[in-house]
Amino acid sequence: MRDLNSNSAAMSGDLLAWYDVHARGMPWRVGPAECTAGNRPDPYKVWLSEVMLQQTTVAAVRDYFLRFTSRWPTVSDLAAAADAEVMAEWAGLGYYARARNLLKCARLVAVGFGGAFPDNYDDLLKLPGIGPYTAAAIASIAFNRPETVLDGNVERVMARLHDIHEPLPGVKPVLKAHAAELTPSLRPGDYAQAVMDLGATICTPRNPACGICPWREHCAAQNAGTAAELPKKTPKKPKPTRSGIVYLAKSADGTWLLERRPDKGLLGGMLGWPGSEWSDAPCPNPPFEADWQETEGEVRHTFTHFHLMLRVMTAELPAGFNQNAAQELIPSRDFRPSSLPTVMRKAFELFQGR
DNA sequence: CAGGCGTGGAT
DNA sequence: TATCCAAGCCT
Repeated sequence: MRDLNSNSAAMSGDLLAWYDVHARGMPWRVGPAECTAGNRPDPYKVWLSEVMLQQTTVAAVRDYFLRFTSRWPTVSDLAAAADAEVMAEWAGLGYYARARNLLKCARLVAVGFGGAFPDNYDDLLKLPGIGPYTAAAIASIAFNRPETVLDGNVERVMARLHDIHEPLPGVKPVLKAHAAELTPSLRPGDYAQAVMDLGATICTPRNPACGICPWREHCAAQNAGTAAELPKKTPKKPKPTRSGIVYLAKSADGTWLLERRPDKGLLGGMLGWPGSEWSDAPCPNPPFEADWQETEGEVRHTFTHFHLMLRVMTAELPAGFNQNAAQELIPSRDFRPSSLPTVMRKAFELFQGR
């Protein structure tokens, strides 16, 4: 194995050559050939895709990205959209704070910066929903600045390249330093995408394809036979199971009762069914007195930090029901289950299929 | 700074 | 079925 420090320029060159051939095509990407020809990607699309991709797979993001850019082609279009429309379009993608911050950020950029995103790491980092990773990704990919992206892919690649056995997240600064050492001043945007593509397609969490890796001759873990067990991570706490109840009510003339959830907390800002708290001790508290019927079966859903068992109660919504400020009465023809977060959509589907 | 915050696919 | 994990951010 060669000395990594004196070899970083050659290594990034090897990776870029690999990327020129193997770059994955994505709707928000400008391929390496066009990029070299001077065509930069649209910062709006880079930003939007990067926010959607936070902790989310490429496969899940693709359709959402196409719908968003079709409906709101520029950051100013998005900034002018109603909150409820954007939340509904985001429904199902998860981590709904991203959508709220997306709108905040779009309005800041549209109103404060005349529709132009900041073109450097420090200013991008100040915007809501943009952290160290996303700021580096936008600065490098959209503006060709030599910033270093450090996502889960890059962490894994660096941990293996240097055979680092200390666990994440503690060892993150070390990995960041190694990643920075390899970042080239030429084509940093392509390099950022290349190193993530490497992690996503070759240097994968399980069964890494070391035999065809452009960095195999430089990889300490490949040399030591430890690649597949890296990176180490501190063990996670087990998820508790909580339970709750949702109340689905439709009036005789076909109007559903839904409720806008507060911005803070789980599923914040999203529409959902009225219901109990989700805790270890469920205490049913229906939105009105009625002969509530329990739907057979239950919804099982897993969030980031707990499992949920959800009972689904139904009743007819009385005529002239007086809703509170958070509640909305939605006629059947306007009701789209796809505009609900997945757990709420599951409750509706259990009721539909009863 | 450790925990809150979604979802679906792979194993 | 249970667990892991995917282009993290915010508090």
